[in-house]
Amino acid sequence: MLDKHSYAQQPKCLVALDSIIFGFDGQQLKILLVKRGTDPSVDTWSLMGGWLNPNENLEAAADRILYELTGLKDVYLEQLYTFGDTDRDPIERTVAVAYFALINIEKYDSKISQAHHAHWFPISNIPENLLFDHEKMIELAIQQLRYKAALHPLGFELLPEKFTIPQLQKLYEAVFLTTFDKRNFSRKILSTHLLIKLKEKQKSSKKGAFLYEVDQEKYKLHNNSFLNFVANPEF
Amino acid sequence: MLDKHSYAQQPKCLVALDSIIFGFDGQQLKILLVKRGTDPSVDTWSLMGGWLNPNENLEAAADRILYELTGLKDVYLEQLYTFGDTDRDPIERTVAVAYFALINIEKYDSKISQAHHAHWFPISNIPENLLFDHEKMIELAIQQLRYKAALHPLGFELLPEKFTIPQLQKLYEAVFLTTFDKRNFSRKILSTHLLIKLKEKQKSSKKGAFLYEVDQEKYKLHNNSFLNFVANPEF
DNA sequence: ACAAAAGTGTTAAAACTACACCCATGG
DNA sequence: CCATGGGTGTAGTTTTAACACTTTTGT
Repeated sequence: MLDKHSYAQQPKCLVALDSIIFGFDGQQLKILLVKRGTDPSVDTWSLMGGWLNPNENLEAAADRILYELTGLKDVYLEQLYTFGDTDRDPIERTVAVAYFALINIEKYDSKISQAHHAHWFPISNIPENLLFDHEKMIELAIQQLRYKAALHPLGFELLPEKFTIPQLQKLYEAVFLTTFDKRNFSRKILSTHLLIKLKEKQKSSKKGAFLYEVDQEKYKLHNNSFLNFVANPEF
Repeated sequence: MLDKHSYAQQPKCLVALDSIIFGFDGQQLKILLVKRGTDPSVDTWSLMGGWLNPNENLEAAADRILYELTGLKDVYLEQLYTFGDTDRDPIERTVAVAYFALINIEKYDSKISQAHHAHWFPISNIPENLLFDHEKMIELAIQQLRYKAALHPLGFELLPEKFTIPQLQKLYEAVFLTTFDKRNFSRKILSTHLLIKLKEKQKSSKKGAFLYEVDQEKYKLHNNSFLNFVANPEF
């Protein structure tokens, strides 16, 4: 077992990080993928990933990788799962710690992202030829996002600071690929008292809709206590 | 990024597995810890752990480690979280994938466990001087167990195949360190139609209580759809 | 004036909570 | 016969789900 003696003899292993990056463009929930390889004839896509540096914590590495691709810092980032099947990477045995991130799609730096040949794909239309076990990672991430979003109000992370109730509803509908009754939806959201109604209206529609922002205090406090938030996570 | 070229140059890292093993003795929810080191004067405890072998999947390694300590196979085992802070292991940088297991305490092999100087500790009385970040692991595991147990009927994993409703209630009370109304509890449990009532009674009390067993078919099918199962997981 | 999206209230059904008595048996 | 733990029902409250009309304003 774990004693000083045994450390030196232990085989080491490559450790990588992969990020499933979710964004919302107002209509669809999307995932950011990067194009692989140099051969332009083969469209192989993969998650954004990288190696773990020796003096870097796991989450710091996930932060770094996200920053390298999107230019974003301080985004919602959560460890998803660790994938370590011996055959997952045909080149060499690699353990991959997967993180999922929620970003406001308006904020990310599309120039950096273009340099990595990145592209947003709607979750209903993910390309088929993904690297390694990235398909499994994406599936699990979507499942986890739905699970958490059903129980916690974390959908805000995907929207600008100020947003309207109809926008939020569209987001939840995109996450769950369904529709909700707008009366019940707004009642349920507002009953959390997590949103502050602003005086301004967003006038993208004719009538315009009131803007809201998250009450950050309450959000952080009660982050763990909104069960059955908008939908039953039965999949 | 990840191409053949970069593999060889990447620094590798030790990968370990640690298991948080939950057991229920009819009264209390307990965790199995092993005594560390050769010095008997210092009571340092740790989770059961081990190194990842080069040709072994993560879950297989977790299975193996669990088997080595308890003699049990085919138990409920779920990946919890991966811990990789650079300073978590003072000897050498190690990434640890933590799994939590639920076992029927009657079944495990106490002889094997004794050989490892293992001991069951009630979750309300975990020793303080734990190895590395094992305290954090245990905390997270308890939180996760409560979270999942509140939403899914996975408590059965901790009981024998045949059990009574009062036994099951005691288990849930031990998990959540609270009490439930027995009428509401049994109604809620039975409304899932996941339990099959047997003709036999367990006569440990004077009147005796009917035994039930899990309807394995339904359990596997609906494993993901019991929200708000017995308690609100608000911690 | 009309099309398009925002906003709002009611009612019936279901789920939840709290609560108290009888039953079967071993000692 | 009585102490122990098992088993069951009801009523009040809360939560959920289903449903339709009015408001605002840009065109």
